[in-house]
Amino acid sequence: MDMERSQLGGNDAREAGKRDLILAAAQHIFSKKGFHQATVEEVAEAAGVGKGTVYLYFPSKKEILVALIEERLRDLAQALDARVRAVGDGLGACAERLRAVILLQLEFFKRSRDFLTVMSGDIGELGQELDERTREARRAFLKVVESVIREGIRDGEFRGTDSWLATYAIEGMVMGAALGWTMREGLLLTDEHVSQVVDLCLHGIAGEGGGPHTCTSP
Amino acid sequence: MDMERSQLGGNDAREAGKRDLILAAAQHIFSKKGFHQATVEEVAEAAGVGKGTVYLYFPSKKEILVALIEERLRDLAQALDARVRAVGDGLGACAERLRAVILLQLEFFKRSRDFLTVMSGDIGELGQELDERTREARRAFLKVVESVIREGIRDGEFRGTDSWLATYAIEGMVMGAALGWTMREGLLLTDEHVSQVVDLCLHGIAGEGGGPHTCTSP
Amino acid sequence: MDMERSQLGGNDAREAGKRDLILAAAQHIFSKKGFHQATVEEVAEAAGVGKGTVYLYFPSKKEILVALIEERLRDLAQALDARVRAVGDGLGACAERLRAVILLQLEFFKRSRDFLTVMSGDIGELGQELDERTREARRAFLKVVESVIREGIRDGEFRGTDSWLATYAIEGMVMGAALGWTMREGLLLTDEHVSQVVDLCLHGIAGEGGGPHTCTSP
Amino acid sequence: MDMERSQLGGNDAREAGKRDLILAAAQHIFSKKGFHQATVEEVAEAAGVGKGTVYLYFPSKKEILVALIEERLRDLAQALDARVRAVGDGLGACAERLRAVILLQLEFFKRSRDFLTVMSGDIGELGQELDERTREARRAFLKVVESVIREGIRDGEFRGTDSWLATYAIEGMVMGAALGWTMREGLLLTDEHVSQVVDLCLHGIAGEGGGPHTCTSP
DNA sequence: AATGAATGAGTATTCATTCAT
DNA sequence: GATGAATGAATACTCATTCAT
Repeated sequence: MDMERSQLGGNDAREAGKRDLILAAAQHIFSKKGFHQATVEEVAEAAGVGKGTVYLYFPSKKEILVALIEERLRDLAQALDARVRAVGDGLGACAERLRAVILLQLEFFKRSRDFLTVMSGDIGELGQELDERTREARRAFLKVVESVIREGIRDGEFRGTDSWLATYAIEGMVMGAALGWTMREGLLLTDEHVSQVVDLCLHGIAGEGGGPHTCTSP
Repeated sequence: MDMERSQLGGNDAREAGKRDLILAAAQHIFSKKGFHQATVEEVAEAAGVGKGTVYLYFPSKKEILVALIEERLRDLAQALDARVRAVGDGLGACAERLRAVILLQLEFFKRSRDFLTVMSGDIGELGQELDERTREARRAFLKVVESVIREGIRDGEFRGTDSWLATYAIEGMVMGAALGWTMREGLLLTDEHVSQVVDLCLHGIAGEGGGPHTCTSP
Repeated sequence: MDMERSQLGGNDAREAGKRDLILAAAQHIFSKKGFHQATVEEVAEAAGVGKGTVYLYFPSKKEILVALIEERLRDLAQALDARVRAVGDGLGACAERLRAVILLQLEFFKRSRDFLTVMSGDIGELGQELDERTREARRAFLKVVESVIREGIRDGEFRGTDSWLATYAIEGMVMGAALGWTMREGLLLTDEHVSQVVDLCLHGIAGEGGGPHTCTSP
Repeated sequence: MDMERSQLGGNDAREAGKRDLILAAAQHIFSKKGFHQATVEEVAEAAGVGKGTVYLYFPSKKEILVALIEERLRDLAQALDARVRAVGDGLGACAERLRAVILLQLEFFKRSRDFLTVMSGDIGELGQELDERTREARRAFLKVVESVIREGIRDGEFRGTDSWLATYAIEGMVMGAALGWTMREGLLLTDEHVSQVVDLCLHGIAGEGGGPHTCTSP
């Protein structure tokens, strides 16, 4: 028993990140069938491990989802943070940073459509307590975006809105665009579409001089 | 609203729309505990009816959710459509219509925060086929928004983007703002916040003369 | 309400034996779907009455089955008894009586295949107490057959076996032939087959002079 | 029989045929309470396993019954076939074979009264499709009996009747005798009774020279 | 009497979790 | 560590029965 795998040699996918294998499998399965429809056995099978092994790495099915969200969002937040810091401090830096934030997210969701699906669909199914933990993870992630916006407002580059409200709105826009487009086209946005989202975010839908309320300068 | 039945003046909740009672109860329970955590018995109890009665009106638990989403979205779409049509055809009509669309939705979600929660959380838990039906309902709803945007683009009032992409983005923005704010503050947006969302939508986050790409007029 | 029926005039199927209508409907439905698969509502519908009406005539679903079996078997026993008595007392009278018993039963089951099915399939599904009552009905019915056999033995016409054992065996033979043939052919026995069953019953399968134990008379 | 597992000498009931344990428990419970009154939990408890374990071996409660009938009838048919083949080919061989068939069946039902009860009562409660599968099993079983009768007819040992009709009749007689006697006495037939059934089957109820239609030889 | 809307007891089935190997 | 056979808690759904009309 255990022949099939051990013949592959020692340090294959076994020691090196069985936990990650399980997370990746869970992300895939959860996105396809939804958290509750997915069974631990399916996840285990997709990860190439036994059902019991899952419980060596995660105390419960819910914790798989929580860990999945926490880790992915943490990674994304770090990547975002790094990208934001890479932008200089000159004129228009804030817009540039926001552009980077949007771009990176769309790229991330493009690569990881499954995670987008999990995020948008399965969080609500966690109980109150566990949801609290993902909420915290999401808050940490949003903090990166919010700080970009807050600084933009402070520097006068961005409109003087409530920074958290703007953060929610912009994040919603990004997720909505990614999700809607995914649902519709089956594949994620092209560069052209990414640019349009960035533009929408920065300048709104109203044409440059068009809207009755915009740029009514002499 | 609720004309058909309430005019009967039924002695209690019996004659007057048991089906609606169940839907309302389901909306509440689903939003509190999530679709899967909620039991049919809880829903029945919250509706003040017996468990079996639920099955007189809905063939399955899933169908309650589907009906809930379909009906609420249909109502919202109709209200949106009416409001949009109420706006005249003059200059800036499209922006005005979009403003109405956003405003009405935020008001709707303000009144019906539970439905917002259900929408954002539970849909993913439906199986493929049933999800298809809510997808159709959502598409029908989005069509109203999209037509406003498409006409705005045609009339030159709105930027020449992909109208569906813009629709997804703007809807995401509205939902994101409503959801984020709800999560954060426990209560929905003030009029001031609503205005900010409308502005964000129409003109973006970049300040009027601020962004490097905006209003570079003399 | 109640228009559809009352327009037919007063003494249609309503007063005259709604109870019998229900029994007949139950017999049909029970035979098609089995006692447990059949719902009271189906029976009511097939009887052309409301569900509640069934409970005006029978205290429970089980009692419908019990009544069905009791009444049908009582009728059959009476018919059997009458036919048996109609046979004279001369030589071979007992064989003649047995022939009549078998013949009548096969004719009865031919007319009422549904009842045969109910008898053979649904009795086992009654609980202990109710089954007791049908057992009594069946015993009363078998008593008629047994008395024919007992008298035949007493008169020397029949072999000196245990009369009840013979009764069970012969009844089993009759039911087996009827049931087997029904299952196989979809229709009940022809006159030729009836004769064969009677012969089998009276003289066995062994040929007249054939079997090693039979008619070894000089 | 039962070689595959019993050679393992498992410490307890675990290794050695949990599936068989469940089948045996089901046979007992089904016969006592009827298929529908019996709960899966009762069966599991009687088998000494957990409720979920039952579903590791059978996909549904109905399949337990189907498997039970199929396997028992298959075993019985095989035993019958072996016994029949053990009879030589001389004069009266067919009668001898039929005697063996009847004898073996009565012995089988004597040992396994529960199965007799299940057979006679619960089959009708299966739905159409599943019943079809037991019907096939029963047909296979009856085929053994029918071939004995058909050969007897061909060899002139048996009366020239329809062989299937005779099969149904004789099987009905055997089952009727077994069932009737069981119901009445609580225990199955004595050797004396078995002989009587065999005689009844071979030579009928009419006395050797007695019946008006029999052996009217000079 | 006749009805059928309302009810809730009863159960087959699933699946997260455990633990002996 | 790794496994998967065994488990039983949890629940959607059915349907016999009741009762207000």
